[in-house]
Amino acid sequence: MNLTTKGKYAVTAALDLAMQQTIADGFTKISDVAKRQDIPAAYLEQIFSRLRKAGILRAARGPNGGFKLSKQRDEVMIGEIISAVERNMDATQCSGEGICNSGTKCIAHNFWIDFNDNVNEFLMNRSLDDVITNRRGSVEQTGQALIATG
Amino acid sequence: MNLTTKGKYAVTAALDLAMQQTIADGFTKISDVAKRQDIPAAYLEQIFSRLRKAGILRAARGPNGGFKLSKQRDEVMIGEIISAVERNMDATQCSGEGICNSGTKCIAHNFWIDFNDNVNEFLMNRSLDDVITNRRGSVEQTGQALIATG
DNA sequence: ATAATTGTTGACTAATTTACTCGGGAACAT
DNA sequence: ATGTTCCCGAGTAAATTAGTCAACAATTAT
Repeated sequence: MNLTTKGKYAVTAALDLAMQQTIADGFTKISDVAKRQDIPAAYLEQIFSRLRKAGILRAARGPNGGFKLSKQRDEVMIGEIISAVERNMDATQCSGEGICNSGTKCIAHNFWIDFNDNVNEFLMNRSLDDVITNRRGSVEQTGQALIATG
Repeated sequence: MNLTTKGKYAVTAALDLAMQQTIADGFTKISDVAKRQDIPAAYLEQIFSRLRKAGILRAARGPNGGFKLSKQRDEVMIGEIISAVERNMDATQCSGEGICNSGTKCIAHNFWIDFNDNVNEFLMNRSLDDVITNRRGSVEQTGQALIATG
C-alpha cells in the first residue's frame, strides 16, 4: 500500500485545474498551479506528465499553454489520478498472486483482497466534482480497477 | 498512508497466534510462528515487541515460553495491530492539522479526512476471529481511533 | 525570423525509510 | 549450572521518496 506526497499532490493539482476551468476555459500553467497549491513546480511537471500519459490531462505548449482536464470534472475519478502516479496501491504481499507464504496464499491474503476492494471502491467512486462540492461519493461506477489483484 | 511488510507481517503473525490458541492454550514461540508464516524470526521479534507494548500480546520467557494474545481473538481488531507497528496511517499531508497549504487547509484536506475515516472503519471493524472465519466484519465498534486526524 | 513562453524528457541526488541482522543481556525451567 | 526463550539497542545495505537541473521541442506574438 502506497500513498505518498506524489499522489496527494496529484489530487490537489487536479482539483485546482478543475476549479480553474470553472472560472475560465483555457489552459492553466504549471507555475500557477504550483504557486496556488504550494507544490514544487519542477516536481509538478513530472506529475502532470504522468497524468497526461494516462489520458487524464491535455497539454498545450507555448504562450497561453498549460494543462486542462481531458474530461468533465465529474468524469475524473480520484482513483484514476492516484493510480496514474503512484507505484503500487496493492495491499497484498504477493501482488495478488497468492504466493505470499512459500508459494501458497498466506492466512491474511483474503483479508488484504477485501481491503483492496474497499479502498478501490472508495477512490473510484469519487470524482473531482464530488470533492469540490463536498459530496461523499456519487453512485455511478466506472468498473475500472485501481488495484491489481492478480 | 503507510502499509509496509511490517504491518502485514504483524497481522499474519497475530492470526497465527490466534489459530494456535485454538489448538493448544500455551505460549507460542517466535521461531515457530516465523517458520510457519515465512517471516524472518529476528524481524518478527521486533514486531512482537511492539505488539506486547501495545497490550495486544503477552509474553513469557524461558522454556515453554513465547507469546499469546492478551484478549480473546474476537476482541483484537486488525486496526489495533497495524497502528501498533506502523509509523503513520494518516493520509493527510499535514497529519490532520489543516496546515497543508501554507498554513491553511489544502483543497484536498477534507477528502483525505473522509478517506482516513473509511480505512479506519474498515480496519477497526474486523477482528482476528472475523478474518479467520472469513467474515466480512462484525458489527461491534470499539470507538478507538486508528488514524490521527489532529 | 526571432524572441519569449511553456511543456517534454531524462539524468541526477540527498535524505529518508524499509527491512532487515547482530550481539549481548535478562528471566525462567529443569 | 545450562539451555531456552524473550528483551533491547545498535547497526546497515538497499530501496524509495522527493525532489532538482539542464537541454530540448513546440507554439505564439511581434
